[in-house]
Amino acid sequence: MVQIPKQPAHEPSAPRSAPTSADVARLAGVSRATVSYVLNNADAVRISEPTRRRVREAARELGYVPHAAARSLRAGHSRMVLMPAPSFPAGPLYSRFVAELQWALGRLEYTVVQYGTAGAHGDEAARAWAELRPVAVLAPASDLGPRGVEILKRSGARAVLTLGPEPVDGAHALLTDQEGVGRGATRHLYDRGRRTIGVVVPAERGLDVFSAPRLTGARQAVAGTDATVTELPLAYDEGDAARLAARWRPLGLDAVFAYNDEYAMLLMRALQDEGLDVPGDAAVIGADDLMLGRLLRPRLSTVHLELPAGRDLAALVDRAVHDPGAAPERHKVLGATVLHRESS
Amino acid sequence: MVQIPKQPAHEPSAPRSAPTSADVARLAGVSRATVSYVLNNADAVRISEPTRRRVREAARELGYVPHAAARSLRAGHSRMVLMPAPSFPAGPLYSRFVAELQWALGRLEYTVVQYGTAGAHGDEAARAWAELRPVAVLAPASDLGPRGVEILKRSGARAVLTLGPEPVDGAHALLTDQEGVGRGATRHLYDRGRRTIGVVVPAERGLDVFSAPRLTGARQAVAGTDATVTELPLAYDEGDAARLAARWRPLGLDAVFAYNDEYAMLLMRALQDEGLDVPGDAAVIGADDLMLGRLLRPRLSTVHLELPAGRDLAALVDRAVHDPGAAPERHKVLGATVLHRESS
DNA sequence: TTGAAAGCGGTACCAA
DNA sequence: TTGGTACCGCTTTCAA
Repeated sequence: MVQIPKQPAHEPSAPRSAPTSADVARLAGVSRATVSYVLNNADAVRISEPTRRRVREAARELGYVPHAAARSLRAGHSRMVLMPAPSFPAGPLYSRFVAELQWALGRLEYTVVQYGTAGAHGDEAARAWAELRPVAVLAPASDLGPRGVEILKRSGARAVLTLGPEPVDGAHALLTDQEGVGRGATRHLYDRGRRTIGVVVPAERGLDVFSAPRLTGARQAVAGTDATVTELPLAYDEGDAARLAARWRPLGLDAVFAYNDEYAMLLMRALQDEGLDVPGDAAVIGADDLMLGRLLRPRLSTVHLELPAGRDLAALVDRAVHDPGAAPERHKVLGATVLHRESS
Repeated sequence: MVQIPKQPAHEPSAPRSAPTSADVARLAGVSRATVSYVLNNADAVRISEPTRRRVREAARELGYVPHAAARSLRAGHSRMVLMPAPSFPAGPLYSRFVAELQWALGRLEYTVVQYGTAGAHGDEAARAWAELRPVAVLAPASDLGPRGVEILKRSGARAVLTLGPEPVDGAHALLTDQEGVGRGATRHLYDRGRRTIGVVVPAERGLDVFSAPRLTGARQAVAGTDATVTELPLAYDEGDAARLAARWRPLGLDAVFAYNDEYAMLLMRALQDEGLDVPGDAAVIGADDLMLGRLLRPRLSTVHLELPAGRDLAALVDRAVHDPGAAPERHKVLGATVLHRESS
């Protein structure tokens, strides 16, 4: 047992600085090289069992933790997959998706890091991410232009994937067909005989990335028909919903695609409070298939969205990392299925 | 304009390796030191304007991005604040909290990183975090024991803060009084004349961190009275809710604190479908004050929760970082207010 | 079986 | 005003 100089009793936990592999080596009476071999279970070199024991013991004793930056600096690469942390309040769909992906990438020995990009935009954000030298980056297409992709690749990222409705030059694309969501919902309303269709567009910032293409999809669905689509801005609060409901009759609408289930619930309640019958006077459909929509009366029709399984996406990332030269792939990753319940 | 060797046309974006400050220096015809001075706007040294220009131009030309690991290795510290990424599907409350905190810490020049700890537990997780040498760590108290705190501090973390009902030795504590939530909700039911009170405990994994103390608080609220508290396991799906509702009369309960608003909505709907009157046959109260609870009929009573403002918490982190020796502070950070609406 | 030493990319001190 | 250089912590040949 080696003697460790005791810290003063009143300050047990503020050592001058973190122990390094040199400290471990000193304490174990070996060289830093040996320490590295032992702690990394290097199989290229044979280290005697007693030595291994001494090294491990010393490391434990000192509370040694390797320095990731030093390691990856030396290695020339890391296993870090970087994603920007969402700037919008993430729904259950997205947070489940991220959690699953994290787990799956973890199984592949990657470390997922969600980077809190406080407002940095465009190439500036890409540069900030690139400073960490991640081996892969998965970001919303809206946060990353072709130049951003180039910056990341130049600084060593072996795979860049974007998530969004449009592909970005140079990056693998996970295509979330938001237009398809709007199209599906609106076609459903049309098929059920509705002809004057409102489309809710949230007033909240940050949601336009999703709401704009959904509106576009709605327009596509009625193009060339006798039906019309009317854009309905709506803030996520009861007052605004009530105001919109009060305007319902003058607007002359007979149906609404409410962006998602939350806005749909908000609006449906306001319409009902206004004395309107759902779906008689107004058919309502949301999106996201939240559990809560099933609990309303009438039950809320919705568009069920399916994000890819974490395992599959993790495998895709892994392949992309192993073959950085490959041509960018495009994958549709947003399965959209209309669920007709009672509100439409 | 300097000539750059062209990449082969079919491989435009896979340079052998990332440009370093040495590359920039070479291209600009200066030393690495000068590059560093210029790009960091070092005010201790005067660099001529033409030189600055040449350096900047070269950096732009090469798409140079500094290497964060190398920098922080040399500096001996980073500005990284690490938080574990939530393993449970985060609610709007928590994701708003994180987003706000990220923004506020960003203003203070910190970089927030959510680390995807795939399943690693206890000290193992702490060690993984410590490898990144974050300057501060903010983690759920449930993920971090006293030994974990010690590991982090030993490896250079200047501030460790935990979020949870109980403080952890050596770390600053942000005390989320979940017991108070259960106590408040249950006392409210008691005050409204209810005596046989059910408390929903989600069957889902990962939620017990919150649900256990809420149940405890409920028990505290009725201790020494003639009222009883009954634990009601409930999975988040309609079938299980229906089964529970069917057992309602035999259970002989007259009220329920349903863990949170989502479980409350689920259960309330099931109770109503069972022909029970809310609040007549069963008073229901949730927690979290989701917008959607206000839309139900009857309107859902709830416990409004208030997390601290991101700015305040960021300031606390900053203070803790600047004074690592200070005694651990304890702050109550979960304001809980009962909102009586119509369901109770 | 182990150790000495080079070097990853940047920074900052000291000279020139 | 600029350049040379030591060094941060770790890995990995190459020698011993």
